[in-house]
Amino acid sequence: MSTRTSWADLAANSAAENAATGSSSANNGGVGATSAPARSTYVPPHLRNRPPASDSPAPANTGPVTNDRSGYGGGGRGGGWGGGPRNDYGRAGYGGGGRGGGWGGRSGGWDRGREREVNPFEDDDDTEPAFSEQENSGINFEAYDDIPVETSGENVPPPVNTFAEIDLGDALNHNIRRCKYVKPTPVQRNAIPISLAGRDLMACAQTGSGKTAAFCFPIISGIMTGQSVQRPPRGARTVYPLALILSPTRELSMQIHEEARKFSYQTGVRVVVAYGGAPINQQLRELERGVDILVATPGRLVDLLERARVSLQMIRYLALDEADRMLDMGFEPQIRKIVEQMDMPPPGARQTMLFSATFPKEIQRLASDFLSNYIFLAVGRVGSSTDLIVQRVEFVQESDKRSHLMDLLHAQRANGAQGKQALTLVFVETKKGADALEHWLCSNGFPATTIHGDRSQQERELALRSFKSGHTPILVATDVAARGLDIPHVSHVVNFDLPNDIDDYVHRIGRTGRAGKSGLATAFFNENNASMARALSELMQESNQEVPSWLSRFAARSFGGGRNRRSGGGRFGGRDFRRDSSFSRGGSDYYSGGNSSGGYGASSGGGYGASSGGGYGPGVTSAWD
DNA sequence: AAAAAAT
Repeated sequence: MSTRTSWADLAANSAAENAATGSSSANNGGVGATSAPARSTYVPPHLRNRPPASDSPAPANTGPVTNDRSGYGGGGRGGGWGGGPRNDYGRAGYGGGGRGGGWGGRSGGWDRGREREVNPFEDDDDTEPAFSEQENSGINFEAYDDIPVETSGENVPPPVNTFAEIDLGDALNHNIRRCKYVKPTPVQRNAIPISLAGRDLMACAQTGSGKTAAFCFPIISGIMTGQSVQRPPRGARTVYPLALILSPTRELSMQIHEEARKFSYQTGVRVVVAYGGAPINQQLRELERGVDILVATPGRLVDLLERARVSLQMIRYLALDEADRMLDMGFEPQIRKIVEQMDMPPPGARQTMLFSATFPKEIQRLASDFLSNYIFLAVGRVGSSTDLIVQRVEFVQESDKRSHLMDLLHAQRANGAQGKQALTLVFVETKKGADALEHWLCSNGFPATTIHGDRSQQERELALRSFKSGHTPILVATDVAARGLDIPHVSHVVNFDLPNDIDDYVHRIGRTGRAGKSGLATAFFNENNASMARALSELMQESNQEVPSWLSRFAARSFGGGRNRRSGGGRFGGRDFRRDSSFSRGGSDYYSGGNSSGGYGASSGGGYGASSGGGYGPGVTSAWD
């Protein structure tokens, strides 16, 4: 074991030790069925730091522990997290000095604990050995300076410009540094203060905007600082997560889980993921070991709820990611069941964050039903249709697509791999088509793999790993991979088959040009895609791309199409519909409009606040143009 | 029309 790991072990073991000796007074429901002391027992964070009843709070804080290295918070100093700085919560702190108990010198139990918290940051090195650490951070912060942001709602907390301005606590701050996040992204700047203030949030933002951190940080921090809750023992095997994160696809759930684990490393907050296609027993075991934050796809969660293995009774935080996608996929009944018909606390009694790339009627309804006096936040499209991605459209007949793709791949190969693997993501329309193209590519000397819904979960995960590692630098995918997946180093997205929805196109090309690197998106267009011509050429114009004249002619000929022209126009996924007539009757300043802050404006001449009240009707140019 | 998601 490396010394690095030993820190984790130390923390985990002492936590387990604490559990065995310290928390007998509170039989929290999340604990496994047996109370045999030999079994490592999960202790929720709020109990974990309580000194053992019979022991003094472990003055043995003498080890080589220093706050800056451990990331484990305030140690025995008694300061740290206490209720002080976070008075907006008015909650009991995180036990301040109690943490010392965790480090206590009762070494007797150290070899007993099995709850070793695997260092999630070491995973990175294993799975992506080919790439330097620098590039693992995933987000380029400089690229976000000029991204427009709009907020509305009552008393919008002002955005922050640095993580330091937000008191997320030592442990979380340390993890932020480990992730090499130096500066919050626009969605983080705005969403984190909103959530920390306890407000519900409706956010229009794309993945790649730093959304995951935006909802994870407040959740983790909130769980750590929250008052202790006693999870009722409803059934020995029922667990009571405090936060629920729903996402549409299994891979996205896995990804959120991985990120959340990084953010919560050594905070004592436990994150568990549950999704279909994988053996449920292993997930059940993970759940039994305790769960604070549950990341899940709807189907598997409903299953778990029906088996009464999970109760939502203690949910304090609910986050729905890619909500529009979930509705597209027909998840609305399941989502409503989960949120409205099980035992989840109602809006207002929980804090809810709804993320969606677009804000159509169905999502607005969801927002009205799930959220309570929410704040609306719209962030301009990120990492897609910006100048970072060069979009090309080529006229290619169906029958020529394969050879054309071959030409592209050859050219790409000839241009030199620039030392690194150039990953190419090829989107096709159908699962069959994906298999066929993969096979064809492989037999023509291009190592490819494929990901789609007809493949087993194991195959999907293998394909993704193989692609990410550069082992098979070409991935043929259906729309399962279009949204949300953060695959670093994709330098080229090929829309072998164009989607029928411009939003899908935006999502697809957003798989490249990430982390501020330039990306190339090539689309094969022919008569079959005529309905997309208009939306496509508009989108390309919006993002300063050269629109081929033949495409403009197609656009001029076709009506509407590429359905889903942005409800709010411009570069946002939508606008706060409450500003529309019936809602804003109470006076224009009811929803205080604009983004209430001066703070954010500094970077952009006129100031971001300029939009105040106006909103973005269709055809209205944004204040930042 | 296709894709995804529980078994």
